[in-house]
Amino acid sequence: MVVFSENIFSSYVKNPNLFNNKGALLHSFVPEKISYRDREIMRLSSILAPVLRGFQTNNVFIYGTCGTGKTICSKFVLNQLEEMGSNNGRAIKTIYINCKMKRVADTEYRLFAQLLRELGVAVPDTGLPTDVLYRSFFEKVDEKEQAVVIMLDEIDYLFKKVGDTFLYNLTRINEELKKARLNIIGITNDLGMRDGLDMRVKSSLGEEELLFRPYNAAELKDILRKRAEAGFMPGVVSECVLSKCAALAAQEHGDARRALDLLRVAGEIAERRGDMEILEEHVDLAEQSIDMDKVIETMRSQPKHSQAVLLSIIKLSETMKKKSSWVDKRVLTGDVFNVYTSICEENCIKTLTQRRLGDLITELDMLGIINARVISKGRYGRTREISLAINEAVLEKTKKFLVERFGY
DNA sequence: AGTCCACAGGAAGGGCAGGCGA
DNA sequence: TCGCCTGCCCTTCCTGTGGACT
Repeated sequence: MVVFSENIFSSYVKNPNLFNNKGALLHSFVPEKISYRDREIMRLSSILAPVLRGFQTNNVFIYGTCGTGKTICSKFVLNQLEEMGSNNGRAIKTIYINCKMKRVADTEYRLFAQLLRELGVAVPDTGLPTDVLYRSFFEKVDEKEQAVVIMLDEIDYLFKKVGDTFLYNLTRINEELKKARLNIIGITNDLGMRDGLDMRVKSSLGEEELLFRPYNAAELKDILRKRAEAGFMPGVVSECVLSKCAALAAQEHGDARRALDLLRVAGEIAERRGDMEILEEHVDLAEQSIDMDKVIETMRSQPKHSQAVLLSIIKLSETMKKKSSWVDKRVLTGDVFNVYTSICEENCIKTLTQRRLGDLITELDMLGIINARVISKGRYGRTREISLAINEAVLEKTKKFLVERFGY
């Protein structure tokens, strides 16, 4: 039996506390002032302002790469709108839904169920016809004079999965409402999504468009400095640490989320080590740790078949690396299916069909864990060429998790 | 130019879990 | 409780595809 000489939490209590307000370093935190996005905020607020006078406003489509402030600016504007509405006696309800949340809003049924839950209506996970949810949502929204603003984040994910009927239905609800008004803000990283929309949806939802450009390194550094002042104790973060986080995030198309994650995780690592301030080496360690956690957490939540497919791809990639240079080293769907089948057999798991495996490969591709590209090998058929989209360190940890899971 | 391969991916339907109303 | 309905996950069946080969 292990005997502890002192309380197991004593080192945690003894270590210096570097954080002042950790919440200020999270993505979900909405600061009082958002830098370098004045133009976008003014534009969005001017589009939504007529809501305060009880008028219908245009729907908005917001584009921009990851971490360019789309979500935070939209939330900021909606908070202000709601606040002004309550000061002026206008009923304004804002709803934020992330369409990428698996089993929350990744089908039309789940989206309407989630919208109803946000309005305080209990909805079962399954069993009801979608048009019943659709009708309940319509009735709930229209039961009083109010403006409902729905913000659909990562809308491209739902669009790719189920098409644009949910958008069509939402815009149709809007046309039929008598007392209430409904506004939709669609947020997406996919600049090409608009082209795939039905003409009616396009004209209705894309009435207004806003593009968020990426932050540059100097802007990222300034944003980080402000968050660090709120989030850390004085003297914990140096200028060179801020520069390093900003530079690393700027390399990833000006992703402010990435910069914030780097700084927060570096702080956690420094605190755990008992250091008094954050050093550049903490940022390096944070960089590895973030990628690792993201991929492993994602895979942990995936069904076992998806996990087995990824393990097959990892095993095949390793085998291909060892092959001599003149041999075809590409990982193809058929090979993945063969390895996947043997993993399933060894683990007494019923194998899925190759058709279904194709869908799982598509899902892993959408999650950014692999890259899958349809290629033609001429006389030798059409297939998908698959490669891993994660770095060596993350790959090792992910492999370890999957090998422990399947013992393969 | 026509054939062929190895899938991609759409459509339809089955099984299952869960809700609803009689 | 039971029959019927639904969404979801999966299989089966099918057509389409694009470039190497003949």
